[in-house]
Amino acid sequence: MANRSETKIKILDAAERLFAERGFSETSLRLITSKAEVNLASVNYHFGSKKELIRAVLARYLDVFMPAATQALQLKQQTEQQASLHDIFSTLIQPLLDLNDLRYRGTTTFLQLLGRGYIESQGHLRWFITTHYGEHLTEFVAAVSQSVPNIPKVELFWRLHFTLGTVVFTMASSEALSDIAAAEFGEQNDIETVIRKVIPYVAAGVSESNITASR
Amino acid sequence: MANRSETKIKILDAAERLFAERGFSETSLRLITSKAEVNLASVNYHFGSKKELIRAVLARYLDVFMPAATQALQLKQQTEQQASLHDIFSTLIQPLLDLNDLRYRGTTTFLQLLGRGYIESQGHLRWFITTHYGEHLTEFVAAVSQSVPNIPKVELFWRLHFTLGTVVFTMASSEALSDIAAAEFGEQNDIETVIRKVIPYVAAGVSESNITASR
DNA sequence: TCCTAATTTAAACATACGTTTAAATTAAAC
DNA sequence: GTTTAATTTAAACGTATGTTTAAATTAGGA
Repeated sequence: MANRSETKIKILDAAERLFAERGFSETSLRLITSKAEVNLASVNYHFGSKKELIRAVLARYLDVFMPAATQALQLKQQTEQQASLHDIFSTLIQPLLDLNDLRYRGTTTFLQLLGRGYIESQGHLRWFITTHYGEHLTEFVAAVSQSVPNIPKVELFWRLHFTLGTVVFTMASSEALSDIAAAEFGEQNDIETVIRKVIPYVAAGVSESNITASR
Repeated sequence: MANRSETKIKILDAAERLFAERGFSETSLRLITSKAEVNLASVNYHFGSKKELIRAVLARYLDVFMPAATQALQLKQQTEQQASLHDIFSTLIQPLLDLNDLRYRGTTTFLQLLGRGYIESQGHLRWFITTHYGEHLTEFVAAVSQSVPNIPKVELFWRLHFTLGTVVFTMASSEALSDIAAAEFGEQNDIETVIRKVIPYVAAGVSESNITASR
């Protein structure tokens, strides 16, 4: 019972930063443990394997974010019975920004991790998220569906995945994009600005009324 | 001068399929050469390195697609002087579908490769594309910009990257999405259907008139 | 204080990877 | 048919990875 395992937290902190920056498979346990200033073997001791470490890193954010997002959504639904799609998406802003209180640069890190998680690790992280946080996702989709009743379910399925792609890709490369925007247009963008830019974009796409028929 | 190097083509064919399916870093040269039924060392003999093989795989598509896309765009601009954003994006459809004549499942493969390329390989593929095909990209962006003159340049920059994210992510996981859509809604989707679904979505997002001010 | 279980540590393990080497083989040039 | 250069081949190299081992260390409960 040594040290109450501050080691575990040091590993998680170093891992999440490196995973977000470089991706999961491009980040070795040796790099993580050296940045965390702990022994290499402690990852396997505390987490079992690299795969389980990845899940632990994501879970630390999802366990905070998912309930907060669901709560914000429910609050909005109670106060406003005819919430627009823009409103629905906007309920996510505060829960996302609150992650910055949790950890330094928490919002950016979380969104980058989410992006990496969906892109890399064929399926196994997607499975992890949907099985552990499925109820929250279902509830959100239902709220979206209700706010755009004229969009068929199949169409909505596709558009929400388009939206996921937009967000996930943007966030995974938000560093690079912000740098380019700063150099090209002299515009300094923090994560909140980017979030507030992306919401009208995806809301317009999802509620678009020109529906392409399946052929 | 043995064999007129059919080996080179066998490697490219096997590599592009595996790269598209599993990503670049998850695909080993040993897997590629075994599927291609050639010797392991032949990759380094013909291409120099894995990195150059990746570029060769992408170049084989880009060299066909980029000029075709530019030509289709110019044709549209000549016949219609007030092309809508939807029109502009739609000029890409035929050049994309023509890749299926080039190779079996060429369209899907190309889009998946493009997605993987932007996501993986931090920057070095992005650099490769912009330096080798920059004129085509610039021309396309100019056409988009002209069709939505009321959108400020900075805003357009962001929205086009959102669009890139949408397309790239959707295509990188289009297999999985089509499977889910088939299971959930009984809808069989080929790549053309997905492309025709995504265009109204991104066109709506890009031309959306609610512009968020920078703060 | 002593004991015990949790933790840390250094080392080694097993495997996979991209790449290089040098010999064997092949096909075209003469 | 012989020569020559391009190509193929099997093997090895060097390095990096995640994981395991067993001994050393630590800290809390008796």
